[in-house]
Amino acid sequence: MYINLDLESQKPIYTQLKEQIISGIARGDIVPNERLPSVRNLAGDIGINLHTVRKAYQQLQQEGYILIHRQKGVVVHPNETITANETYMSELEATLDPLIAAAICHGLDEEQFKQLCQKIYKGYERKDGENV
Amino acid sequence: MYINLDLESQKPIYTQLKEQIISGIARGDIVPNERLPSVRNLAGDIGINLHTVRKAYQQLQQEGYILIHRQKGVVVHPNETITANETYMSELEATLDPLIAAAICHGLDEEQFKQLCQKIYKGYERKDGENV
Amino acid sequence: MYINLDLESQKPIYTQLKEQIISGIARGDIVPNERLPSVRNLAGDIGINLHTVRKAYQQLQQEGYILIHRQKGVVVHPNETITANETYMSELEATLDPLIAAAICHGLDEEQFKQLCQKIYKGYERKDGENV
Amino acid sequence: MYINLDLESQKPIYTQLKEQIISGIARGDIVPNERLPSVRNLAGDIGINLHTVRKAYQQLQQEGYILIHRQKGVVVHPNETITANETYMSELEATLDPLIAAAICHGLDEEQFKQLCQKIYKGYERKDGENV
DNA sequence: GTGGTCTAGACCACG
DNA sequence: GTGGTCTAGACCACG
Repeated sequence: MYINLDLESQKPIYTQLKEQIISGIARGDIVPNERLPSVRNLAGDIGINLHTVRKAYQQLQQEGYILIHRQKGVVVHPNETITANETYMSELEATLDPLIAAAICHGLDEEQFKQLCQKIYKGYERKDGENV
Repeated sequence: MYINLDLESQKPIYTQLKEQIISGIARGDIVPNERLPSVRNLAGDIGINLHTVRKAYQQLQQEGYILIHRQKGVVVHPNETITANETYMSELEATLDPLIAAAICHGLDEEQFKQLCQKIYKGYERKDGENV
Repeated sequence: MYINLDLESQKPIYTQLKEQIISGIARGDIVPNERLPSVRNLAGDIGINLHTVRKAYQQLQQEGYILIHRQKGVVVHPNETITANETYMSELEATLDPLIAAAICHGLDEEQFKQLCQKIYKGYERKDGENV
Repeated sequence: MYINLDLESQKPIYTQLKEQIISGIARGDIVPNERLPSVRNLAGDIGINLHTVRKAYQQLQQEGYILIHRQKGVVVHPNETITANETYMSELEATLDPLIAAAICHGLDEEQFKQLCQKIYKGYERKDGENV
């Protein structure tokens, strides 16, 4: 699991960090109950501020991706998947909507958009033969 | 064309404004060459500062959605669609990728995700029978 | 002599108009003592405001390109060339300087820059065999 | 690196600021990865509003001269030169064209114009013996 | 401390 | 009237 940050991106570092951890989970690179480095270690390894890592971890916990134990440290949530409740679904829809509006203005029809989604899903197929 | 802003959202106002105008174009509510209200009028109507409107307009112009005509004022770009060049496509992919990673962690498979896209695309179908 | 305006350009219309007339003179399309259309006619022909044409003409006169007679109307200045006095030369240098600084930052060396100048000069060669 | 603004010029302050920073980069006074002052500091030092500095910085960023690093702040772009793509070249040509047309009307031939360019290029030669 | 967003209000160039 | 520039000052997110 390599973390790759763009310190010149508009996207905040803690967001990049969150996204890469979520990617790692989606891809199966890191699995339920697997331990993640401590805030201090991760910050040291990738050369960023403690606050930044802490913020990423806290949000990941709130969103159900990880657990933070006082003793066991930081681990990937034991559940295979997070429940996609209504809140999540409507947030996803609200995020996707403006993307699709822009895509339409760029002449992308539904099929083309779905093909792009398919391409991205393919990139997340489990290499370890493990299916969700 | 109604503009609906959430002043308490962490999403910047100018971004919300941009997204709603792009939605309007995608939906066909506002059409190529149609004139948009002046910065002052729009700012007055929706009760925000004119500089916020200016920022939205300027970014829309840079991204090719509108143009500022010396005689007609602010108008929707005359081209039916903006060319989806490589830059746009890779940006879209980069934006979609973390959304899909999160969706996978929430147990949404490719079909379910595509259905959501389909639903959103449906919402953008032209009511006026005009096809792109 | 065709006037070609871009009403969506950032460049003011009167500036575009001035530049095209100067181009016409440089290229020999319009010659010393030749009459130009009246403010009213030109504005009508190209569909722009009277003020705009008037401003362009007035500046062209101040800079020595044309003469505006009450009776004879607007004519290209009878002198074959305008004297390149020190004021003009230092203004030209001041205009060229930031262009060259940017060119250097883009990796264009002196030779490449001069070649571009040469290309543009070629475009202004007199087709009528008339040399200055 | 001294900034020298003419507050009475019709050239916008942010443009003057941009040009002087680009000059500084071209001349080698400020080098790749070097840090520029923060918007607040620079605004304070040269006695203008911080928003004016921000505008200059933002445009410099969009044009590839600088980048805004989340840890280091505002820095000169690490690449020695910006790629001179087709867009840049045709913009440069479009800017140079009317200058050359006017020069022709002032009796400046190609050689004289090139000599002026040469003089300006000489002014940008690296004093530090560093070659690009 | 740093840049980003937003407001408020002035003045100017353009058409 | 329209957009563009500039100032002034507040507040916030990020690190």
